[in-house]
Amino acid sequence: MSERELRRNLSILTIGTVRELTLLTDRQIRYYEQQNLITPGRGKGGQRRFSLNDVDQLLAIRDFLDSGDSIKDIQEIFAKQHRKAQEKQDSESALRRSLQKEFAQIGRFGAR
Amino acid sequence: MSERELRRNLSILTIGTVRELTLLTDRQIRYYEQQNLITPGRGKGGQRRFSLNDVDQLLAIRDFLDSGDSIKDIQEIFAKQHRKAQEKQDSESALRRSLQKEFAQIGRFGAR
DNA sequence: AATATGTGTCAGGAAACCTAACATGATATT
DNA sequence: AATATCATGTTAGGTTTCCTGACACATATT
Repeated sequence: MSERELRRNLSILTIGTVRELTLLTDRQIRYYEQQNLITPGRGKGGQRRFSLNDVDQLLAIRDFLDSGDSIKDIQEIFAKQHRKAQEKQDSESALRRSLQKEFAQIGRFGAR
Repeated sequence: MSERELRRNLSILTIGTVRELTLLTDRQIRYYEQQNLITPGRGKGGQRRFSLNDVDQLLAIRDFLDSGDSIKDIQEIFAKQHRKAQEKQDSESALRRSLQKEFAQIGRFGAR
């Protein structure tokens, strides 16, 4: 994962600011967590800590609900997205591996 | 100001996460605010809200103090930085203005 | 009509944050 | 050496935010 993605995944926001950033109520935010649409971290005392990605996710949820999708629909949408991201990552690491082999060959015969 | 700079200036962090991100105590953070080294916003109930820029600033303060600078030194350093940033912005907007004039001339005589 | 869904609301309690004040070790000034 | 300043620790009392769990309710689905 890139530096940038790591930063976007840092759990740094409390539910209060997330509420302000998303215009959702905390009831809604907690409910969506309960439905496994987001999985915020927890601070020492047990308080939720959200990442910027969580905020994006919540905004997406809001849009999906507004346009008539149900929570279950959104769960499937997210599951599909996750599978695609996984496939992409898999194919990229496969590519990396095959490139490594290729370079290893070059190294063996052609180097210096 | 760019979109990116705006985002970096959003007041979204509570003192708790800032404490974790900077490894400072809240006593220190509040003291530096009192010394006008940072000026976090305030939430509805009066609680401090920090931006990512504030965090950067606090990390810088920590480094300066570690290397022997006093708070007053840091105040002057920041004041100098601020002056420079201001000058830069001034000269840039002056440049923009003069370019605009130039294009206006071209427009007057050379266009279509 | 009965059930499921998504959200509102309330209660009681815990955690986080606030300000103000006093304490203290280290360094600077007199 | 005595005193003052600086940066931070600590404590106290009060306010705000967040927590979970429960019940209520309007709307959609069966």
